[in-house]
Amino acid sequence: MSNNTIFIEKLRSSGLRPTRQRIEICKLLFDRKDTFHFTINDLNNSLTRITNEKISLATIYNTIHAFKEKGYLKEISINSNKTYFDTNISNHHHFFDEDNKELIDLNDKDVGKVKIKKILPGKKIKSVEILVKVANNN
Amino acid sequence: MSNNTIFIEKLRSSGLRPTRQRIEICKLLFDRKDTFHFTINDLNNSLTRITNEKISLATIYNTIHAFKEKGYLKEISINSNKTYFDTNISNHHHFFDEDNKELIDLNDKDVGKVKIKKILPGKKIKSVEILVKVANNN
DNA sequence: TTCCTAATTTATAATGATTCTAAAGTAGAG
DNA sequence: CTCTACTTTAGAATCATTATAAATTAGGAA
Repeated sequence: MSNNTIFIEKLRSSGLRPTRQRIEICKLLFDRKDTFHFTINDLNNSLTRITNEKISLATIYNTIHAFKEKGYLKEISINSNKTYFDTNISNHHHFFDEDNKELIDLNDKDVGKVKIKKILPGKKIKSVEILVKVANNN
Repeated sequence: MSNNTIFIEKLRSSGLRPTRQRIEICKLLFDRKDTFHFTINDLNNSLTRITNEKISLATIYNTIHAFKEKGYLKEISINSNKTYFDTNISNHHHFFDEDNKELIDLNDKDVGKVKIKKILPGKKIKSVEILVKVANNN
């Protein structure tokens, strides 16, 4: 379990105790080649499918919020009743497929450089997110 | 009330019966010089403040959804527990001020032209929305 | 190791926006 | 004026998320 060690370190270094639950969630989120998008519900389902021991929904919410706080996850701006998260924390944008409610990455070279020319006095830009909604042709 | 006549026509021509409630909402939303952003809660508050006769929350939801369906309103993509609407239906983008949870328009000339270079086979682009999150400097 | 304390997990309740329901009211064509 | 389909409405239901408060656990100190 050398991977666990990495996650334990990651958690410790962010001031989070490496609990069984958090390590389990780390493995599910970060121990893979490609990044992906998920909702809390998705994550809960995956967790119950993969691990034998149940992790409480409240813990999942707590952990995901902590990870977001620490910058290990990004929350995607979409108006849905559910919140979408992304394990890809690099600067990028999204397609949102309205037919199957799925997010698809749009990396920087897929989108021309965006230049915001307006400024709001006293306000600092925290993020620039582009959401391209798509649906079937018909 | 020549304005009412305009709204009655607008409603009729979209297959919506011009009820007292819908006209009241039309006046509040569209009888003004500048467009604006609102949540259902905002609208409900304004309505109770302005009109004497109470309009049910369910009616407000129904009406706003109908107006959105007809293209008289836009729903803004933001991940908040509340849904934000915009009476400005032209193509434009937004700042979202995280301090006071307020939307501010970014018109086309405030944002360099966005070019989406990636295509998804069989999918058509429905909208391109840019959300620039801002907050106080500190 | 054993204790101790603060951090964490957990089940469950609470919240809050939105949607549903089904009964009462209304617009408007004939 | 009547009739019917469309609307409104209050209140219940839903569903994601957050709060609560008791039980558990991590990990440093003794």
